[in-house]
Amino acid sequence: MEERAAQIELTQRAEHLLRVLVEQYIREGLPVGSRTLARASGLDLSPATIRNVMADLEEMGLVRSPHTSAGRVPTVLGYRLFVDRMIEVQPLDEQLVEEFRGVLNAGEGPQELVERASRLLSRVTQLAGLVTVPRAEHAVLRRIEFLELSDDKVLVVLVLEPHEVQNLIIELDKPLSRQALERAADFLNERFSGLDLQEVRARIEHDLDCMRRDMDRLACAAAELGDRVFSETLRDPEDFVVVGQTRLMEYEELSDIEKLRQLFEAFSEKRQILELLDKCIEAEGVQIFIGQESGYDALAGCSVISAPYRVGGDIVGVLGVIGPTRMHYERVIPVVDATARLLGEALSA
Amino acid sequence: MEERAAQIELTQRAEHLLRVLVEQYIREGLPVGSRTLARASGLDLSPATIRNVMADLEEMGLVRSPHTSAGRVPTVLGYRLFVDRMIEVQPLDEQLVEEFRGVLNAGEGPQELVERASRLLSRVTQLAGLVTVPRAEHAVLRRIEFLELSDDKVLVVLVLEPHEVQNLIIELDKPLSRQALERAADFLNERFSGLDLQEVRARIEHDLDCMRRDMDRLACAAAELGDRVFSETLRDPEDFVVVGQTRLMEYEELSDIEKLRQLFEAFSEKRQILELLDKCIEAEGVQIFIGQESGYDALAGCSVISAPYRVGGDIVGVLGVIGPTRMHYERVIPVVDATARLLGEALSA
DNA sequence: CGTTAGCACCTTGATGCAGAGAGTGCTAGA
DNA sequence: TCTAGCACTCTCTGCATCAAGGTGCTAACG
Repeated sequence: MEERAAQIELTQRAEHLLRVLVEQYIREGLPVGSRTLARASGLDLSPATIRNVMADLEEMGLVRSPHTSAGRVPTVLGYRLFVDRMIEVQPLDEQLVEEFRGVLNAGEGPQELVERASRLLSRVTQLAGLVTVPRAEHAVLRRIEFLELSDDKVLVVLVLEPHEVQNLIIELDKPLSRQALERAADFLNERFSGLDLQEVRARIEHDLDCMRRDMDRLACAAAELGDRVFSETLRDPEDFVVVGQTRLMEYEELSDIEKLRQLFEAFSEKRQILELLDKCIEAEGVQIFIGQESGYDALAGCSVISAPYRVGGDIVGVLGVIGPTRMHYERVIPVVDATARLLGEALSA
Repeated sequence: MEERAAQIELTQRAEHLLRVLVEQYIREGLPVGSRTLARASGLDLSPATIRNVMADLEEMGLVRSPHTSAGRVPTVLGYRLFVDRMIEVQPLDEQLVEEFRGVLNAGEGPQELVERASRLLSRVTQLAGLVTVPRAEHAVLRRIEFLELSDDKVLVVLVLEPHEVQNLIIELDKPLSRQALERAADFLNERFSGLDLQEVRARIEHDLDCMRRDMDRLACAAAELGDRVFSETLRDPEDFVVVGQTRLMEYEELSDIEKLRQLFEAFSEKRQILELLDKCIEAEGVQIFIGQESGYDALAGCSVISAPYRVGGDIVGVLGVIGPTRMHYERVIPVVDATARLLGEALSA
């Protein structure tokens, strides 16, 4: 789709008209006729001329008529061209940025920040806000602790750097004494605290190799435990938070109950949306998926605008909004962009 | 409403007809006319007679006509009478009970069990399943541990009896040394582990009184810490899990988007639904709220069937389903009932 | 007295039709 | 290359009609 869009060549006039048409349609939500377009375009052209141009655009798959005698509406490809070439994204108003910053800095801990960001996105754009929970790989290990639960179960508590506590329960093959656990924790803390989780994991793997030769029993047990813990923790838990789903019910375009049902199903199943968001995680800046470009039927008629967010230079998650394809891209894009930046800031604090 | 329902006296014939009408309406979803009712009732009466009876029922507020020339539809009060007096709840098929038990016993930990129960309810009834997370008051304290996070912050890890770990962060007024924390934990563990949380809290409060006189510094600090922890923990976190909301979109009666929006809003706001579920927590068995009886506009057109579930004799939560008022009560009630019992069992295991 | 038959009446919902409005495609001419 | 004109198409609205299903009332019946 995007490749197809890239190849399309338009006269300047056609491009201008497409742009005016899309803008008008986004504002009004009604098919745009040649007469209206002639007036709105600012060009001194008659409706008939416009009609000729429209016929061309239709042939190229950029617009279509709902029926013979309605105006034209943009197709997915038309929107694509619009957002790729015709939008001028102004940076967000500085005052708003400050407000966002205020909201986000008032929260503490990743969970709360993610929720605040999602709520913020939804409130400001009037769409549904999505934020994935940040990956932990680059969090810094502050402390690890083992608590014996039963003969073969151990509770692991990980205290991570910015403000996060994770716990998980692991089952042991062979029981370990309380002292052994304590010593293992000391060993791991001494060696690894202050490093980020990826680093920790890498070192543990390296250590394991060395130790197998050394046969230092204690260190070996500790490293093995650590290995299990960190491979569990780093297998990304992959989850996201949605806020404001119900706003989507207010849009004309999504008034078909069956369509809505599919969409909401996608929200609660999570899988499809996660896959989609995953695609953005490597992208540089704001990404836009229009309609079914994403390939998921449930998202027909919807667009997703997303951006990755970073902590200390590393991408740790993705956020964005989802709403009807007929949305005000120019206004939403800077909001998503700024929120991503500010969430990153807030998480680093 | 229920008081009004209790006072209503009906001839046996009228009662029978109301019952047949409601059953028919639940099955077909269309207003029931006098002719149909005459045939379905099994009584040897003419439509004209039925019409007279219907006029009486209408005057009593048990049925109404959508318009002059449609059949009759039960009102909220009519449903109320129906479920209170006319339903015979058969216990759930033993085979199904076994299946339920299997599903629930395959889960571990309160969180997973709650989710499984909710999913189960939704799947079997084709409605939305609701389950509150169990209150912790009657969980047994196994172990408490303090980890120093910074000068004034301590991470508290509570290991509870069946299979649950909670952690919370508390801020200290005055910093405590690591050793002090360790000793406090030892003190609390020795004294309280094996008791349920309510008991623990009661004793701590008692201890605090005594200690203020004794002035044993260490014990006093420990008890104060403990007091803060347990008063935090017991302030019920009050949350619930919904599964299968999207099923509700498939019902004719809820096809009005605005109504759906309100309903879904209620799900995500949680407050109203929590209040409603709270009302059931003291009830003996299955409770039924029909339509707006609950007093929440968002639930107009919906009924909630709920039952509390117990661990070791104590009610720790509520579960149920929510669906259109026109639902198959006779079939749903036993499912809710059984699920509550089995979730209790599974949590105790 | 309760029950019933008959009847006039009411709504809804489907169907068909006509006219207005908006917009198109095409053709011929500037 | 652009534009004016025109026939055409489609939707929407209002209006009238019709059948179906049901009601309330009244009067008669056992």
